[in-house]
Amino acid sequence: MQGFGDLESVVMDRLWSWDHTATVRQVLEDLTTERRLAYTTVMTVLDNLYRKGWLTRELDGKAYQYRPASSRQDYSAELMRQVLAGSGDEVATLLRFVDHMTDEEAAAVRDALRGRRRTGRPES
Amino acid sequence: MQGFGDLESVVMDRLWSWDHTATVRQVLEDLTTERRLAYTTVMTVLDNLYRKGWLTRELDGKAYQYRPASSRQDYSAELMRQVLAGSGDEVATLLRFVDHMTDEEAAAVRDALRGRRRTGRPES
DNA sequence: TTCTTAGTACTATTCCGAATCGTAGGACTG
DNA sequence: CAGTCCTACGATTCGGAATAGTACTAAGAA
Repeated sequence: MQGFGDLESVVMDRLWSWDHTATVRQVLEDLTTERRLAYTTVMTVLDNLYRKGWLTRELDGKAYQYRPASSRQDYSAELMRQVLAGSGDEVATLLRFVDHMTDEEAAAVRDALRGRRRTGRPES
Repeated sequence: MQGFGDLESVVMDRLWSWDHTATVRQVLEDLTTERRLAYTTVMTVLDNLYRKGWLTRELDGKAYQYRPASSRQDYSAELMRQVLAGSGDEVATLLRFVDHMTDEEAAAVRDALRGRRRTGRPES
């Protein structure tokens, strides 16, 4: 998993910040306010992200409408899981993670744990 | 933060898995069992990691002794924090994160929360 | 003291993925 | 038909990592 390039990150940011799908041209227009880019550059990035599975798309008239395959929060949560899984010692890592949280975050986790349903997921 | 290269990851794995410092030669010797690498290749990688702050080193006789600047668990926890901070909505992300944990992980978090001291960290 | 050895510093090359964009071609519109 | 807007495909550039060679230094052996 993980690891967008620089432009890829910017593009994903835009798409995540919108709650609607977007065409190459729309993304281009939005980015153009800050940097000058060719239409085909944006198209290539979108296509790369699509082929890597980060975006879905559907033909709408002549142009594709792109949308993130998952929400930014789902993506982040999954990425956190991957990091945790690769940490060598999940319990120790969680301990440190929790210990450095803000009080607000700790409260959110408490709530989430309360609302969590028994999943029957394996014990490790 | 984030983002080791392939060889860099392998090297960090080795160093983290040992509880002692290591010289270029020791790392090389260990890696040589799987792949053939030049001494200078390993040295360059270690030096890069050192200059990026992932390793510390101290001169011991003629050779440097390298050691990870932080434990793998600290590194992972910090990385998780970065991901969370960049998620756009920490509460929502934590919710999803917690909801996908194994029961064992959830228990670890509960324990960690119980042991957590009030920190007075900012509320966001 | 001179030679050898083990290590570092510096630098060059290769390689890969991302970034960038141009061109060709299809389809629709005035 | 000409112009416009899109996609598809491919070329080029660029940066970081991977790889490793060469030059230099210090220490110990002969």
